[in-house]
Order: sequence, then C-alpha cells, then structure tokens
Amino acid sequence: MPDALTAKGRATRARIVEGAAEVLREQGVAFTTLDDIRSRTGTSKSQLFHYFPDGKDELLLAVAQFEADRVLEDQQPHLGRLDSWESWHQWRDVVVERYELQGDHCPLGSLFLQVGRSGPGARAIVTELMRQWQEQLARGMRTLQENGLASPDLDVERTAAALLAGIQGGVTIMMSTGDSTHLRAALDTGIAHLRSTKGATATA
Amino acid sequence: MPDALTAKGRATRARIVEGAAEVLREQGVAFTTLDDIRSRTGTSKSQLFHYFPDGKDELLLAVAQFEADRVLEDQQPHLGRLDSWESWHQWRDVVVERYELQGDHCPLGSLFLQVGRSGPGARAIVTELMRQWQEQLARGMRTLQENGLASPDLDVERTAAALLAGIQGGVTIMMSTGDSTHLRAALDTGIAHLRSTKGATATA
DNA sequence: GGGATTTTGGACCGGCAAGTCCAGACTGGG
DNA sequence: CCCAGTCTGGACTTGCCGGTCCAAAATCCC
Repeated sequence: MPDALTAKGRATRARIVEGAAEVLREQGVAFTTLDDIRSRTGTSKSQLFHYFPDGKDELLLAVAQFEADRVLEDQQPHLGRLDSWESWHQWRDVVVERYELQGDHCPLGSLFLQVGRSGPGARAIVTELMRQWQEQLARGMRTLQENGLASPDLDVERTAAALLAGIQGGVTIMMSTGDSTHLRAALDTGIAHLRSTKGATATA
Repeated sequence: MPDALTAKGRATRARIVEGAAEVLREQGVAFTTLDDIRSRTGTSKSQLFHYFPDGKDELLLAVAQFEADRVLEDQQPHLGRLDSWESWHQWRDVVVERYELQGDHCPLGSLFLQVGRSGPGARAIVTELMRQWQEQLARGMRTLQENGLASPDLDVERTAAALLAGIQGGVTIMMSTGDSTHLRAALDTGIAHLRSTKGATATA
C-alpha cells in the first residue's frame, strides 16, 4: 500500500493522474480504458494498481479531485478579487475562455456519472467544489455591497446560487451544443442583475 | 428491417423504449446492459436487434428522443401559457417538482455522454430541445411585455437563454449534490429579474 | 387455409478490458 | 555492499456484454 511513497513514487503517481486527466478530457470516460491511460503515461498495469489498489474507480476519483481543484485555480486571481465591476468582467472573460478552450467533454460531469453510484466520494468532491465556488461569488457580492456598488437588500446567497447554476448550465449546454451563447448570457445577465440593484443605498 | 411494422411490432418497440428509459433512469447508462433492458421489458435479444438493427447506440438514441419529448411535455400546459406572474410561478413549481421527483440520474445528460461522440444524432436532439425550450420562454417574456408587465427594453433572447442555463445548471447541481437549492434560486432570481424591469414603460 | 412475412426465443460467439501475479530492477539506509 | 522495501514490466486469467444466428411461433393477407 502506498503508505510510504518515494520521491520517484510520488512523481509517477502524479504523472498517472495528470495523464489520465488528459486522456479523459479528450475521449470521455466512457471510451477510456486503463490501457489508454497506461500507454499515455508510459506506465505498466502493475503500476496503476500499485498506486491505486482499488482499481479504476479509485483512479477516476483521484482525477476528479484533480480536476475539481483546477476549476477554481483557473479562475484565480480574479475570482478572489471581485471588488469592482471591472474585476467582475475580467473574471467573466476568464470563465468563458476557460470553458471554450476545454473542448466538448466535461471531466467532472462524466466522472460523476461513472463513479457516482459507487460511493459518496464523487458526490463529496462536487459538493465541496460548489460550496467553495458559491462562497467566493458571495464574498464578491458582499464586497460590492460594502463599496456601495450593489444594494444592501440583495439576497447574496440566493443570487450567488443562481449565478453558479447559470454558469453550470451554460457549460452543460455548451458541451452539448458546442455553442457558448448560454454561458455568456448567464454571466452577463447575472452581472447585469447585480448592477441593476445599485443606487438604492450608497453608504459611504 | 422495420419498414413494415405490425401493430404488435409497434407496441413491442414502444415497450422496449419505455422500459429502457426506466432502467436507464434508475441505473444510469454506464451500468445498464442490454440484458437489463431485455429482462425489464420481457423481450429477447433478437427483438432488441430486430427493432434496433444498429444495436445499443440506436436504442439509446431512441430513448434520448423519448426523454427529450417528455421534458417539454411535462411542463405543459404551463410553459405554453406564460402570460401572467401567476402562470410563471405555477410553471416554476412544476419544474421544481418534476426534477425533484426524477431522482439522481439525468437521462439526457448521461445518454449524451455515451452516444455523444458517435454521431450528430444525440447533439441534434439536445440542440433542438434547447431551442424549443428557449423559444417558449422567450414567447412568455414577450407576452409579459405586451401586457405591460415587463419592460419593452428587456433583451428577451438573452434573458431566456440565461434562464434556461440557470435551470439546466440547477438540475445538474441537484443531480450531483441532491440539493434543489440552486434550481430554485435560478428560477426565482430569473423571474425576479423579469419583474424588476417593469414600471419602466407600460404602453397600454 | 396456406404461403409469405413478421415476430420471438435463446443458445452461442468473440473480443475487450479490468484485474492478478510474479519475477526482476531500482533505491535508500546502515 | 547488502538487505529490505519500493517500483516496474508484461504475460495471463476471467468475466462480462454486445452482437450473431437460426429455427420456431405467431400473424397477416389473399
């Protein structure tokens, strides 16, 4: 068991996860075999099971965690600094670009569908990702309120939840149709909704 | 080949599609075999291939179409009559209820992931569903404008696209986390956004 | 009612991919 | 330099599942 991992061991393990993530993004989980991953990462069957004793599911779960981390990282530093309209719009652009580049396979969506049933592991990863994402959006909205740029009456949690849902759906639709119109519409409408609440009260 | 289908034949075919849809909703496409479908529908292997000569993919595609039709049907008649705030709220309730009952497997999402690559068939089904759905939302919004309940300055297509994305994402998140908060937030915020635009101009 | 056609049953095949196993190579510490 | 532990290669096994096939039953049409 990988209780004690050598530096080399850790490197190999990381190589497997990253390579697997690549292949999965390209082919989708349904069409990816362990042999695909093995050949891409230049490893052997035994290594795969050495580092992931529970087999494919465990590896898939590790990839899911890897991808989940990437999602928020790729939005930084913008997501952490949503304190002006300009920063909101910069963030918007980053999100659109990131998902347009990603191609037509949602790593997390498909991974979840595959592993979903088998345990609470996958669910926990997605839930935690959504929680953090929404939290950062909510923080940005509260900053706007503090700066007098948005109404203090705004229901921040609900609005953040709605915006997150819009992004999520926009991405889903883009994966299915190849068109990013809905993602842009969700982001723009969400931000416009925030802006439209200003002017109510501007405590200096 | 199913050029000529007897009444009995048509019935069997329909039974297969409906039964397959059930099983797929329960188990997810990744864990459903033709034998599962065969046993659920009380049919034999040869029947499956008699009615769907191209095998599993063709059957899955038929199920996808079946489910896509259901999506809009289940929202009627409310979706077709979005002419007052009351009707919008009724529709909202129907949507939430429908997806809360559906359980934790998105038939279309997973079907798309499976068949997606193999051809434009699946993509076309999803694209067409989204188009019709958005069109009906847009029509409802225009009705509101005509009735002086929403601002004529509202960008109807964009707002409809954003609302659709919100629903889609809300459903996706609910599938992953088991929590319908985001779906409700998306619907409520979307409708609230519509309402907030009124009063601007009310041409009688 | 009889022949053509459709529908049905289920045994069978073949390939693929997950997982096992063991022998051998590397590594790191004493 | 040697031993214990880790890492690696790859052949092999195994079970599953999509797909094929043919013959028998039911059905339809004349």
